[in-house]
Amino acid sequence: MIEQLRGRDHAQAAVTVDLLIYTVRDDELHVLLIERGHAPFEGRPALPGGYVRTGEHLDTAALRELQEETGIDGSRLHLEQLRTYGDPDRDPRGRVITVAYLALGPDMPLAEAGTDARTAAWVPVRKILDGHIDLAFDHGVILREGLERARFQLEYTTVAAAFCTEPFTLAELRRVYEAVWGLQLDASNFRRKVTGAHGFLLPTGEHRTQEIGRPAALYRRGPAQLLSPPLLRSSDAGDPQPSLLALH
Amino acid sequence: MIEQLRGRDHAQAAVTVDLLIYTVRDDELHVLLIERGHAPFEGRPALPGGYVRTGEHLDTAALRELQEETGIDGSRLHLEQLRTYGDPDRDPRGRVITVAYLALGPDMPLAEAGTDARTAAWVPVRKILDGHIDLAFDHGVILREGLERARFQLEYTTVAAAFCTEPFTLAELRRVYEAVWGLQLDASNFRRKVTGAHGFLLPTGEHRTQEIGRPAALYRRGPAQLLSPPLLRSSDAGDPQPSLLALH
DNA sequence: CTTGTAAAAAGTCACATTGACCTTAACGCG
DNA sequence: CGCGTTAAGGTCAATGTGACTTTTTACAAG
Repeated sequence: MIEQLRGRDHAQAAVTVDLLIYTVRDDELHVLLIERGHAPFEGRPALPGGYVRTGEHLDTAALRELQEETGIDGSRLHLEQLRTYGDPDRDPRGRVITVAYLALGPDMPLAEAGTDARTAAWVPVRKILDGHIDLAFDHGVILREGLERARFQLEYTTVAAAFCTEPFTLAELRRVYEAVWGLQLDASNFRRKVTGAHGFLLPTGEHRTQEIGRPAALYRRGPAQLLSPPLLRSSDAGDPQPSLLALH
Repeated sequence: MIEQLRGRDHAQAAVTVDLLIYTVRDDELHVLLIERGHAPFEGRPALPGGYVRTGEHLDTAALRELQEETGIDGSRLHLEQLRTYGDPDRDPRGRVITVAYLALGPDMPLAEAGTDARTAAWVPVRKILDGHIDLAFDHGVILREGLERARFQLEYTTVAAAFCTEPFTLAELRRVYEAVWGLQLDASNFRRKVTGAHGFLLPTGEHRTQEIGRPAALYRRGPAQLLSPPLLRSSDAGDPQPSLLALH
């Protein structure tokens, strides 16, 4: 069988999955990074990930690595395939093709050091974009492309709610948009749009009282996956012409 | 090196690229299919594609297979990665991971039978969706997911112009939208939107006279890749809630 | 009990965009 | 020239949007 496959000049490659896990902490977008325990790039920060096993589905491998490397239960996350990176020189050990996954989830505590999980930590995305942190392999590229994707998804889909722990308030949801897009939104107009989008939010009828101020109504995720009408960033601040990779 | 990679239970997989090539012919969306020349699925229609070579970039492999299997020069096409399919059972020969590419291009004649190209033919997408044609492997799934993607892209990006041969008229561009979306558009409102979208179209100043009627102005593709504002399908006819895979 | 403060929620309004429809323009043809 | 045909431009009511203001509802201090 293998003989049949490698008759010509067919690349046999190791296949890995890498996980780009975004969350919002303290009103700022964070990404989960691990510190590599061995060569290549030993000691360098990197995205969690690992080899796909024989007979294992790609999605299954992503969920398994998520559990093994970070201790996070993937069932609470929004998980989707981002893109596959196959540059023949991307891994010094040989031909390694990686399928990158984008995961969006609420802020969650990480397993303490000393457990099975390696040293995993939430890192502000801004620090990486500023160039203060240099990721292993081509993970910096993956991070940027995933960020573009996430920003687009917030406009046209309901994934923003995946960043929130249910039940959540409109203010919490709005802070997700503000953190991912990196801009301020008008609370009143935001409310009008998201509550008007069919199937986005389900009111629970309950309220949550904070320290001060009027109690906020609580919501759960609705059945819709696409936002209609979309919640467009006004006049697309930031990059005037973001990369197409985000939409694909 | 290889030893290092397969120390544990690491899948070593063959890597292929598959090409989903869409075009608009006679106001109808078509896809390019080949007939498989050997097992498995011998004689069955399939997407063109083939093995990635040692040391070859994925994108390069896609362009090479395009040339080898269909005789088409990829420089005229819009080419982007769609998704990677890695079900361990998707190929009876063993573990084969395929990176699917979505290509959009103008209608072009195919190389005649007898040349290097295998029997490649444009097939109306409708025939496949209706179940009259059954594709090899999981290519039917790839085709559907790519169609969803293309439909979305037309709303938010300028790729529709990739279906047209420059220079083109607004009527030609509108028929692209109508063919891909499968609905009729108001010519007047369509004109207002696409000509108003910044950087979408560049007027050449020239006109083309058809058999009858007023001559139509000719355009070329503008520099923009994203449509702002987007050209939304009104009330999203068809699927009330299309798959998220299209956007990713 | 009243008042202040903070946040949520609701309202206002000028303006832009949209969909549906109508009118005018520019050809070739008989 | 008038007609058929297609392109291009215009009209208008309805809807959506951004910027802004006002009202509601909690807690706490006096």
